Amino acid sequence: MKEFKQLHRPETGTYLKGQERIENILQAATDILINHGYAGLSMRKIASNVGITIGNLHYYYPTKKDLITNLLENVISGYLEYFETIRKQQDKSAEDRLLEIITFIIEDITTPETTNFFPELWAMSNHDSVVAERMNDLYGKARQDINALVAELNPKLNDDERTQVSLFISASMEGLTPFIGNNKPFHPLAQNMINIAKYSFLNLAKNADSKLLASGKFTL
Amino acid sequence: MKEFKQLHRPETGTYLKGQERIENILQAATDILINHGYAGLSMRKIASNVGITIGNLHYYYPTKKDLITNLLENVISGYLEYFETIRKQQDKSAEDRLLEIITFIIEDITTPETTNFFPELWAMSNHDSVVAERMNDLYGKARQDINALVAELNPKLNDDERTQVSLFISASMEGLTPFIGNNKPFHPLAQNMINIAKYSFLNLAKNADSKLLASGKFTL
DNA sequence: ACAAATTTAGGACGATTGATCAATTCTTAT
DNA sequence: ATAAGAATTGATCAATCGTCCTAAATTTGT
Repeated sequence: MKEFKQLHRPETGTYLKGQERIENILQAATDILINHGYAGLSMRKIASNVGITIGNLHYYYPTKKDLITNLLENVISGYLEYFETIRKQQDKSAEDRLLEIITFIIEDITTPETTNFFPELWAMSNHDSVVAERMNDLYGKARQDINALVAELNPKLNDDERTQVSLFISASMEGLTPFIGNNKPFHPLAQNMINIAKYSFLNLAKNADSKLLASGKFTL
Repeated sequence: MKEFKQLHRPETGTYLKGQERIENILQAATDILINHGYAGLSMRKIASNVGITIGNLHYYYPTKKDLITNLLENVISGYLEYFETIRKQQDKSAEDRLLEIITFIIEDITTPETTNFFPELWAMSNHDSVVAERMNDLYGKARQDINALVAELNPKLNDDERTQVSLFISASMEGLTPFIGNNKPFHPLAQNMINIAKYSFLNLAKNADSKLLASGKFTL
């Protein structure tokens, strides 16, 4: 009778020390990803920044992929919380809430964290399906909220048409990242871009019609 | 008297074979960057794809940074050529030329090369000043052309105001990359996004005024 | 205080990385 | 054809990478 070695897999993060370690690890990994990019993100560097050994790090995250997956969920959950708060502000008008989301997103991309973090994720998502899936989740949630507000502002649009408008608005804002983000050449123009975005997207949301969205024909 | 070893630095790429090698190297490096990202771009993989040894590759590019710098110049020069051709079409109306640029750029970001290549560059530019500089050059040139057309469409705008409009238009289009690019979830909606972009950007270019661009006050 | 489970340290592994060098082969102009 | 320079090979270097494993130390509930 062969005996199989029972590999001992303790439940990590059950002790208080373990929970704090996990927080520290994710924070250190995020910092490195922001400041040195994915190319500079090694397990050893993470462990060193936390002040633990590689062996200990691998106790919490057996593989690097496990760590990155968890890191991603951690970041995304933060954004999802914000979208919830916006969704609950049903007292404000649809127009005000849309303008508020626009302001939040564009101001967010000008922070040091987002400016450096998201381009890394876009690049990673091209070659890592796990990252790609999570990113689509996140942006999908963001579009849901924009979508609901567009529906209030322009009730004549059908689902497909609203999807187009929301997609354009969401994507356009992300595109500002490499230009007005932290340390980027046009960072001082961030507030101006918010103004233009408000005007441009509100106009689009209110005035888009089937003629434009189906065939591209339009009159100004 | 000490004798210094004269290190032999032949002029690479002077023979026909050398010129072809350089082309092959840049092509291989581009392919890898597109298909496997910067993380997968190693000197050995490049050499292997070209069919030469690492030693030979380092003969042409002493360091990896040299190779990447040259690769970047190579890609960018291709875009600059296109912008020149557009600039020369003075027979078409400003409106037509703007719509043409919009179509070109958005169609370009939906190609497999651009969809995967540019997000890598955005990420790299956050941690590599050489890449950052080149990218600013490229986008600067692109905005110059948009800028000239906005000037024709809306002569009342001053330099600062036109800069804002051009920046917003250019950045917004780039933002579509992770969404309607090749293999991306909304790739089938690329043509619809072109339609919206044409409408939205033409409206902005024509109707933007000092009130909007200075303080963000606007009426729809 | 005790026992069980979690947390930690530290060494070792094979693989891969960018880079260097001397020796050899190939191209080209004369 | 020959000589000079360009191109190429192949071995080697130290550094770093992700992962694995064992033994010891620490924390926790009772």
